[in-house]
Amino acid sequence: MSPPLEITHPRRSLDGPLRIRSVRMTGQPLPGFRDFFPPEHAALRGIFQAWREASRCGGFTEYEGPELESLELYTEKSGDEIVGQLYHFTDKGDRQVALRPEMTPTLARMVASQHRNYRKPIKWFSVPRLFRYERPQKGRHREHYQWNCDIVGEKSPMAEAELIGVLCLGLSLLGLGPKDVVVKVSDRSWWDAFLEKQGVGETERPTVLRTLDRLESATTEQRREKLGALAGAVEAVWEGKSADSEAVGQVRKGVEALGYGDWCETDYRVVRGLAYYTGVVFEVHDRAGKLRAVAGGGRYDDLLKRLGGEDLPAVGFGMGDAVLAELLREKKITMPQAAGAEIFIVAEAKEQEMALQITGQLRRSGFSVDFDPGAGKWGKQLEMAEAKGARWALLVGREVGEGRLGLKELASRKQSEIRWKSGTDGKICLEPTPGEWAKVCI
RNA sequence: GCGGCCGUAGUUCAGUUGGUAGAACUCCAGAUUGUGAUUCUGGCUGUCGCGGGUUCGAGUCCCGUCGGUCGCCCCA
Repeated sequence: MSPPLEITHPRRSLDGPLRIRSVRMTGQPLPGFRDFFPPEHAALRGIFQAWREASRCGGFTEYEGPELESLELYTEKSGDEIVGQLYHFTDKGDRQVALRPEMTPTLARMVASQHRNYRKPIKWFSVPRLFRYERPQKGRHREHYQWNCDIVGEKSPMAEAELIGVLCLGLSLLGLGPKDVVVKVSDRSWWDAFLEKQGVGETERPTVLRTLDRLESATTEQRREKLGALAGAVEAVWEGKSADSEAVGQVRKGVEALGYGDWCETDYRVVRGLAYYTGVVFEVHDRAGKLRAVAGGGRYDDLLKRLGGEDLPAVGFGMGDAVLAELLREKKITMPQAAGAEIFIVAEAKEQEMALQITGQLRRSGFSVDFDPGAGKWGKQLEMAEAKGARWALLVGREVGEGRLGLKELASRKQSEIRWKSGTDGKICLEPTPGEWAKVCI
């Protein structure tokens, strides 16, 4: 084995000297990044499929933006909570750039520049890969995929209901139900008004809300300490005694009519950490409450105006693949397996040319076909056919000259004979056709 | 940024009071050259994460570092 290759990368720091970090080629990906081998990738594809199918059923259309954005798209106008964890650097053109940590600013930028070309409400979704430079943990890496659905240009609480409905549909397509997860609905504007009544100044309110977000799991004593005089009133809200957001009521009514009433709860402890939310907010949690939030979203009516100058109301949610996969594993929900070719051609070395002709023909007809390019022994080829997960083995042996081929269903080990002949146009015609093989091999 | 645990073959791991390494599976090649789930035989790979220290001697003890993992911070 050759010694590990060592490469040094210059690392420029804004305030310090040039730092060098050596990278050892160990076969491992960079910290917090994931390799997706075929089994994991198949599972990921299963998740994507559910996301896209739910989006399609909900009337959302797909868009995509750049992975790399200008740093100021994130530093200036969206919540500054994100900034400390940005994956950012200076590019070769001396631009300050960042790998996108979330999709909303990109969406806002795109919508703001082109929204006149689209009739409102705009219902778009995307499955971007997002990045954050932070310490990897359970269900959280430096990179993840996130399903984003947004509705722009609609003030009605039915927009929130729509999104929660699509969210629930997506989860149900993955095999999750109201016994597994709960959608907690809250209202940030209600909190804002509440805090105003309690005498909290306008500038302090965002800070207090962020504190509330953090104190969700704190003890009563810790809450009293942090909140002081507010503690009593806040506790009353959390226990559901003194909160009555009209918007939450309307949203829940809509969600109920869409058929997901039992997925939803009103929970005023949810306020969301990001600063740009302005109205109804919601989070999806596992019922056991053991994992991080599976999804989260809410209304951000001011963000487009701040980012792009267009005053459009908007509401959206994001759902990451990491926590979701964790939950699916916990619920023992099996994901699709990696699939190889469905037909494997087993051929005698002398008949390889014929085998290739059949292979090409079948592939052009839409079948997935594999074979052993090394033309190994008959038995080895059959072994390979099974190892690769093919359903059928098509046997091209010495009888091929007489127009005969063997057909074997690998799992059942049943074998029968099929015929081939050259068509008038030189094409090879199989009889029966592959579509009918299931009938032949019984 | 802080703390707990961990780091041995491709993978999962074992390695006894410190005496320079093993198993299973996988992979590759075979077992009268045309029929594969089992079986048998053989083969491959590790600077025991990296660096330093203690010691006659370190996979084993100590320190550092990198990485993994879990938690805190924070949060999608």
